[in-house]
Amino acid sequence: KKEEKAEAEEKKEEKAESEHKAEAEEKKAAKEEDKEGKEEKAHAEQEKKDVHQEEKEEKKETEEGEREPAVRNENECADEAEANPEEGESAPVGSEFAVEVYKPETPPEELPGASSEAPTAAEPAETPVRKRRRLFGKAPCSAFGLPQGPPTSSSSSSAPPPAPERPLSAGIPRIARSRGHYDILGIVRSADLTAIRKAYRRQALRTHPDKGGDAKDFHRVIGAFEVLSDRSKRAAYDAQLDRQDCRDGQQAQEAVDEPEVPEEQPIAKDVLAEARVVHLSLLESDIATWAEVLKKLNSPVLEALANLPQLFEAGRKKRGCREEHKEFPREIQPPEGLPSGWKCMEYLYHSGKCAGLTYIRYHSPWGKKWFQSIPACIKADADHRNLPQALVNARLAKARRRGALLKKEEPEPERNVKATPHQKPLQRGIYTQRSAANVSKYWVNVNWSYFRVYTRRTSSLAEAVDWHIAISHAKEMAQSRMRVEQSNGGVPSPLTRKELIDLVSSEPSLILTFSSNFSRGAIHNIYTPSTEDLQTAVTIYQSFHHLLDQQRFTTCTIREERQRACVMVSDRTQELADSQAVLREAVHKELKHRRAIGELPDDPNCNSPEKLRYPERRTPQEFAPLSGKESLLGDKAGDAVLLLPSEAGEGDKASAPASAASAARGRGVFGVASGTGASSSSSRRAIKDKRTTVQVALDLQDALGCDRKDATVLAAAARALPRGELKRRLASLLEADLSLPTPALSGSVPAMRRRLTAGGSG
DNA sequence: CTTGTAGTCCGAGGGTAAAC
DNA sequence: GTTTACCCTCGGACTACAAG
Repeated sequence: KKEEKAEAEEKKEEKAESEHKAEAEEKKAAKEEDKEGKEEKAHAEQEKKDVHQEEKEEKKETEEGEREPAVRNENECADEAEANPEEGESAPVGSEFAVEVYKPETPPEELPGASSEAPTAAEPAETPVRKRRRLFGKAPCSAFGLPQGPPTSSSSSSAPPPAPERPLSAGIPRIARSRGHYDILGIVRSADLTAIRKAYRRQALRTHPDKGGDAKDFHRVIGAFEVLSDRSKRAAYDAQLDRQDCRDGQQAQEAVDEPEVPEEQPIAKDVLAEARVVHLSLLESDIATWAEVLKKLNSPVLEALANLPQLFEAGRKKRGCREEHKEFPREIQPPEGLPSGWKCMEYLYHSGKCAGLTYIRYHSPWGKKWFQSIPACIKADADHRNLPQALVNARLAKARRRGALLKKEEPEPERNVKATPHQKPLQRGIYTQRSAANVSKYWVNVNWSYFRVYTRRTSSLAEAVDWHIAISHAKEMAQSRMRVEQSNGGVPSPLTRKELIDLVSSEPSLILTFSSNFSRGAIHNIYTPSTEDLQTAVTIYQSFHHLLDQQRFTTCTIREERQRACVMVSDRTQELADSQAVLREAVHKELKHRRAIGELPDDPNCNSPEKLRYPERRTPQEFAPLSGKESLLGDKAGDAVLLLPSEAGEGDKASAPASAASAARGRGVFGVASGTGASSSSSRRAIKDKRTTVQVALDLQDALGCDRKDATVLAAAARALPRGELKRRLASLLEADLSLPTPALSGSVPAMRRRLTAGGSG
């Protein structure tokens, strides 16, 4: 709406401009502002009204829920059940949540039967602690969301869905509240797992709020999938349906009528899957065997393996703008708000520490001068054309809306404001985070047996749904295995390597982070550091289990255990980073060899990452050709402290391994720093200092070709010098005979001189 | 005891505009 | 033409706590 409004404004502005009638413009602008103000006011009022309405409804619902046993008698309930067994949108507000229930843990024996009486009448009064959940739609009612009352022909799937209470923007009909899981997914009772997954994918994409659906419907779809995709839960649910002679799942519906949501299968998904599996396997195996394994790989897989770093880097910000292969200065698309006729030029820094980066200048049509900011351009443009102040103000306001000025004057109200249930719907399985620019990012979080698995963020909902399907499957597999293993004693692994490989094979774009969250006795929220390495996560999980099972744990012992875990994560991250670098070298070597013997075309991007990923995930410029300096594991492996010399690339410079940094950060009850009494900020500083020193050392090492230890010493000494002094000494080194502190360094002086005089990285 | 999830904190990256 | 300070967004890792 805002965009439309902005466009409309722009059109009006242009019109006004072409007329060159200052007075008329002034009036119009004033009118526009007035109108805009009115619209905003009306909009705000509408929102307020909506919120009030929802609050009212929920309050009413809650009150009714609380006083139900007292107020409603059995006849009323029976009447209601008979009159409106479907309980769709037209159902009374008070009954709205009474049927949207998901309670798979309840054993079937305890479920209420297929009585025509609404079970709410027998429910105990809701306690205050239960109120919150109830607002979200969990009510103490029959399990599995079965329809209340006897199934009638009207409750069958053949009946058209009830008319929505409020028309949805996308015109998507809402799912009837009381339909069973099969009907919600639109599948028949005999549907196999593949059909269930397909249906879940379709319905999830259809009902997600971001696709114009309703949050509650989406929630129901997730609930239905969770039950039907789990064999034991599904069996219990089917038994329940049989006992109640329910028609849920007797007819497939809607799916036939609706166009299938196109599968967003990446072209080379299988190739990527194989590459991920090989990657996982190689890292676990002996380095000496890598060359042999790589030789046996198909070329596409090998190339995918070489491109994996970009998958790991996905979503992570990189210092971009390096456009070495393009011509500068060049004209680029002018940003919104720049007056018409102005040019937006991009220039390249040729020297200095920003060399290679670009900057923007705006050029006026009369070609006198460039400007750096859009407001400056607007003002200059207005001066030049003698435009009325009102128009200038309108344009400035528009510029402010898109730029930082907005934040200075009108701080974003949405940030750091507690989201109430009214503002934010309950999330489940797939989580959404909307940025200030209204861009949604999705991620998946699944827990079982204290174990927690979560994904990176993705901008593709379809991808998130696929991830959710895959992780849910892995969860089910793991849980069944754990049940068997538990009976044998010991602490079973929450996820095995094989299960992880299966998971990654099915969804190769998955990058998972593992952590655990325990609670024992009076001590709650014992959390472990998170890691991307499964083996580390499992080891930590088991060590915590072991400690907690001893029953002799104290806050202190838990803290110590966590500290050990943090160190373990940090060490393992380093170890992996080293292995990754070696692997990357080996892969590149093999690729080079194949290109040399003509097995592969010379184009290094013939299997570009775009083909390996969801189309909308990333912009093409994010896929820069793989340079020799990129880290394979993203920032978790990218800490300069942890890098091999060849990894001291641009992208790695500032990124500490998140887990190690977090481990060092260690806030909270069981955090490392708070536990040991060490200041987390000082430890952070220490890490940062060390990193900077080592980074400088690596740069020096790269420039001089000297030993790392010497370079580190030199870097630390150099950093201690004032800037002016450093410059002076460097100049004198260049001019005079160089006498450097160690033989290793002095041996490399010619190289250093060459590089420095050539304006290189030295 | 187990799971779900809202909220906080932090650092990296990037845009903007003033200063050099 | 280049550097720098400042500010904001975003992703990620917790952290706390409520519900089941």
